[in-house]
Amino acid sequence: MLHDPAQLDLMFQALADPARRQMVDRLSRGPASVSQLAEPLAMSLSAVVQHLNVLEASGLVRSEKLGRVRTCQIEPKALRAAEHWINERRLSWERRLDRLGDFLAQTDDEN
Amino acid sequence: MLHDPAQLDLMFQALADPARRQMVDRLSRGPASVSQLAEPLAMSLSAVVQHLNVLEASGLVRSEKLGRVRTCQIEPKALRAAEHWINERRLSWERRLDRLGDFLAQTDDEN
DNA sequence: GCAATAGTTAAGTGAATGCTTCAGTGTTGA
DNA sequence: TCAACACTGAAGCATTCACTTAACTATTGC
Repeated sequence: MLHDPAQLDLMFQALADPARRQMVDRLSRGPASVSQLAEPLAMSLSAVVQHLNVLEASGLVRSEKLGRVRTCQIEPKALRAAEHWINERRLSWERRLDRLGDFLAQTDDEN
Repeated sequence: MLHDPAQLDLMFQALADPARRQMVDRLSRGPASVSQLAEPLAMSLSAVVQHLNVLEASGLVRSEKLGRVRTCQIEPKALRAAEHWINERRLSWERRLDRLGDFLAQTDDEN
């Protein structure tokens, strides 16, 4: 379900916004409340909540409300899925280059 | 320059679109012309060219025109930069969890 | 030369995005 | 009990996005 293209879509879309990446960055250093996430950002709390909803819908962030404060944390499995997608494509390309290099070296030898 | 936040922004934004990810996927299996990239996509050539421009602006793809055909290929360095950003955050979070685990194990021992 | 090929560019359109403000709701501390 | 706090939700608005069509340019093969 993590490799389902729709989920991948939501994840990359979530990471596309600088404010949301800043929120993920903050959360990578430990859990935070909505207000704490909002603090460094030059926008209304309401806007931050909307970004948070995008992050949660993408699966990148999970949150829980205790009393009046919602505490957010990163979902590393989702991050790993995005990472994995990129890594597979990059490796595929690099392996191709290697094979090409081998081939060229071989045909050089033959001359 | 690859870790410059503006460039990172362009890269994640480029990867956010499923058509563009499909193009990257295709290119990970080897170079392709614009028409070849367009072939599996249910949209006009013009739309594909626009997506390609986004990919090139982000640094993820490089292309060169010979005669009337433009050949595109992946720029693995850029992919690596995006991968790296995610990886750093995920590791930061996971290290935090490990330290927390150690701490809890230690305080358990003390009881 | 001329038609087919491969791509490019510009203009327009409708939907999605990233905000804002404002008016709530539930929680907590004094 | 009541004011401050920490969100939450809806409505509105400007901008950006992902397309489309249509007109165009530059190659290539016959």
